[in-house]
Amino acid sequence: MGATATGKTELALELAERFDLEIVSVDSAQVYRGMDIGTAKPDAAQRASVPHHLIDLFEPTEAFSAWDFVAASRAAIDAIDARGRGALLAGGTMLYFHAFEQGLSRLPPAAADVRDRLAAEAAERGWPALHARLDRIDPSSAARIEPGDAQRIQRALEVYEITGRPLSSLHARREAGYPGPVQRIILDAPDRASLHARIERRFLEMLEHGFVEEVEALRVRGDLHPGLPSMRAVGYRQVWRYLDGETGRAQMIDEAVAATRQLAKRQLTWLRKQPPGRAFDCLNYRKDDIFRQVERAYRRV
RNA sequence: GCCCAGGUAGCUCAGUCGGUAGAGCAGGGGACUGAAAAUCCCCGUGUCGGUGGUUCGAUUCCGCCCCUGGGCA
Repeated sequence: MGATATGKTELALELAERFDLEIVSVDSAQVYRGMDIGTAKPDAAQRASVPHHLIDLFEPTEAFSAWDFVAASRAAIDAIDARGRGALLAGGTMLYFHAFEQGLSRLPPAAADVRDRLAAEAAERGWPALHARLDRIDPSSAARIEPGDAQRIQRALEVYEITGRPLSSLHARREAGYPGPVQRIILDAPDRASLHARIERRFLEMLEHGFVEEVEALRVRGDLHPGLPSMRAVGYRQVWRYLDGETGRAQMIDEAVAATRQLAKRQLTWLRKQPPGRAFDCLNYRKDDIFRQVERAYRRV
């Protein structure tokens, strides 16, 4: 686990080769086909040297979810297990790690028609009005969700409309998380300024490698729009605006780099809640220390 | 050299009819159950360019100086 631009891909490949592992991507953007440069997807050579899973699973027109991740990752791990190999989950989508280990409640999947209806109503009356309605049907969820948090208000009302039950009551039960032994390895970034420098450098490299052209190719397909989960990904959203002529190149770069820094900050907030003692400074760690930790974990199993 | 407009938070700018100032963005912290690279919550002391003067009191008014644009030479 690690924030963006901390060197997860490179480390994962080394670990996979050394311990004969297959890599399971834990990344909400790398699941989409055609989104390669901007998601820093492992390239063809890397994917040829080590089997990768949960990459290029969906079209960017589709919506992948945390529930989908849990199902797909467990299927992949079972298959890897059947081959007598080990699985290395590598990525930075912390909700997916959380869902994988802690399990999710069984809830109805997203329903576009219900969401559209709620969004139209919110456009008319404002989200605080819908929050007030949520407070009547599910006070416990309303207390937890901010009146300005459109996405969560919408989800809670959606679940209620479909099931007739308040979201909080459905949250009372969770499906079991992954039952097997798990060894966490965290790439931490205690030096924020250095991480910011890496983030900026990496985005400029993405541009050199044709990131704008990649987004342009997605635009000309004609079936994508900026409201899709895939096109709201960091970088894609900002380049899309640039190609719309809403921003200049310099501003696009500033916005994309800032959005990446903010993503890293949110990821680091998740990582601080992880049990201590498994974190390595991404700028300054010895690979041998990590190798030894993996070896110890294997001996315990 | 002269004229005009500016110099206020990291950036872009409000504002103070004289009582030491606040937005957006950036940044920091936090939350997180089928959109999570998403969504949301909280956090604002900075020689108000410098220096004299007027004043009980100047970032605000006046003088001079410096810097940045633009114009005239």
